[in-house]
Amino acid sequence: MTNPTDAADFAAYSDQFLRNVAVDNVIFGYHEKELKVLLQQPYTLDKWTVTGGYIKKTESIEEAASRIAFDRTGLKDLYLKQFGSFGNPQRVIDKGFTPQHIKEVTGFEIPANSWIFDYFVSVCFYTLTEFSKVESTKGELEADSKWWPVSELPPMMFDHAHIINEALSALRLHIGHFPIGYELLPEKFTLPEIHSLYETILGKSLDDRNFTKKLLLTKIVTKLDETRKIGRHRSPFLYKFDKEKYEEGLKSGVALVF
Amino acid sequence: MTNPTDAADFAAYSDQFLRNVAVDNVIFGYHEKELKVLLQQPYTLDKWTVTGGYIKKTESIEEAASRIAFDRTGLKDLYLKQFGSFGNPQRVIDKGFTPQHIKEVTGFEIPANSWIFDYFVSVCFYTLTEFSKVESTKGELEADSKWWPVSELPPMMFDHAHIINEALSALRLHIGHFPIGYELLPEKFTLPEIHSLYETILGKSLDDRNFTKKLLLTKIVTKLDETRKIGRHRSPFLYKFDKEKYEEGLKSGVALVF
DNA sequence: AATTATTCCGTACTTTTTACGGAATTAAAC
DNA sequence: GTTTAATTCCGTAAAAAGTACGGAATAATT
Repeated sequence: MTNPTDAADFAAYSDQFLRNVAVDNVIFGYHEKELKVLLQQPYTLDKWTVTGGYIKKTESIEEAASRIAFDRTGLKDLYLKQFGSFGNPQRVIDKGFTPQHIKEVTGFEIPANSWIFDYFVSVCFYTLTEFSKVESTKGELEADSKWWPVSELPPMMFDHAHIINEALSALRLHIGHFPIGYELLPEKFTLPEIHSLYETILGKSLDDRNFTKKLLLTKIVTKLDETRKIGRHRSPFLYKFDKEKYEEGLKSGVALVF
Repeated sequence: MTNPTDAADFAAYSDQFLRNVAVDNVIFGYHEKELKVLLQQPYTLDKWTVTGGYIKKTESIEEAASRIAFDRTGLKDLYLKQFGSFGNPQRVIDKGFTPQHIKEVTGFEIPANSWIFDYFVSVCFYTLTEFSKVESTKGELEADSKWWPVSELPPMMFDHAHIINEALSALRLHIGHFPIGYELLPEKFTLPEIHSLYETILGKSLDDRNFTKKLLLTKIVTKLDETRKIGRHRSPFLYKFDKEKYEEGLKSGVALVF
């Protein structure tokens, strides 16, 4: 994508996209026992947004979501899950998102009747990424791009705070039906790590013995013969996901009731 | 909505709607121990479609879905549940849906570059209705409107067979988390009736004693002091939903594991 | 009065879930 | 090199939930 610089460019640029519908992508990462979400700050605004973008006429909504996720994280083949669409005439109203204000801040002139100010339906996905692999890249229109703990979000544009909440609810629901963790953790991880990940996502503590029992019963993770030396205490064993069992679990579902 | 009759009308008519995004509504009904879905047949096609329509610039996607459902069933305040959005450049391609073919069949001329042939993202809802209350009304563009058993669908336009399948999967998933039946059954119903409804939706048989036990445990249905006389056998007691407990169940969820 | 179809109920058994304490390991501190 | 502190790791018993199953009661028809 190239940032359009004049009206003709802008018209040509905008012609490749669908009107009135876009995708948003709640990118979750896990780091230091916190669930984080990758947010961006547009130049024009002191509020933050989830990553998102327009849909090209040549691509599916999933492809759009995946392209946008790649733009922002540098990662391919992310786990993307659609969790809902949001649309009402009021949702894109924000005093920072007007032609006047954009001109003031950036000097860039957008006609007041431009389609970008229209009512947009947002098809929303969440995605799970391994925090450390992400090379957070802001889009050309954004001033900043940053991980925020889901428990301490900055002021959000439009209905994006609501969207993040819905993403989190969907994630909590899915965690009981599908194996989650593969994308959020490094290849090798310890039991305490995945245990704490689940506690973080669900927002409650889980008995470690029972957690381990249930997790291992599904066979989606396997114990390795290595340990990781950390701290002045017993070295935990490393585990990894069994790719095959995991893929199958994604397809046909897995019961993990916590 | 008025059926536009010339190009100017059509332009004015189409100007009130969002572009590239629409809603579809899988309307479920239950009758004679079968789960049915209300389908429509456009004039232009020998295939069938789920009910659907465009979104007005002044309404939310839920309002659009609700308006369309009302247009087709005459019912207000239906239970509407969004279960997914579908969008890819190929999904609206069908040889019966071309300007040429439409002109042949109806004489009505639509420009080949009209937005109605564009790639549309469909935001999909399912809704549950009491079969007998529905006054099936076809839209002006449809030749016919009819209930079909979900197990024996006619040839479907676009990806609508897929959409119905997804609706059904969503319904099966939701039935374990939310009280379902209130909208599908008459106000008073018997245990065997609701039992058979659940069997139909889930596609498997459920032990009657255990089913009753679980259902009554949730307190969302209450026994009445009346029976219904049918057939040469014991008259079953009537039950009804406890509106309050039911509403609460919709909000905060209910565990009904079958 | 006998027949037929269907409603309706309760209990024993099995499986799943929950609750819980103590020994083992490692590195740092003394 | 011994002690200390932090954390990993394991198994069993009790409680709860889920499953399986048979027979008496009722109502209309013959």
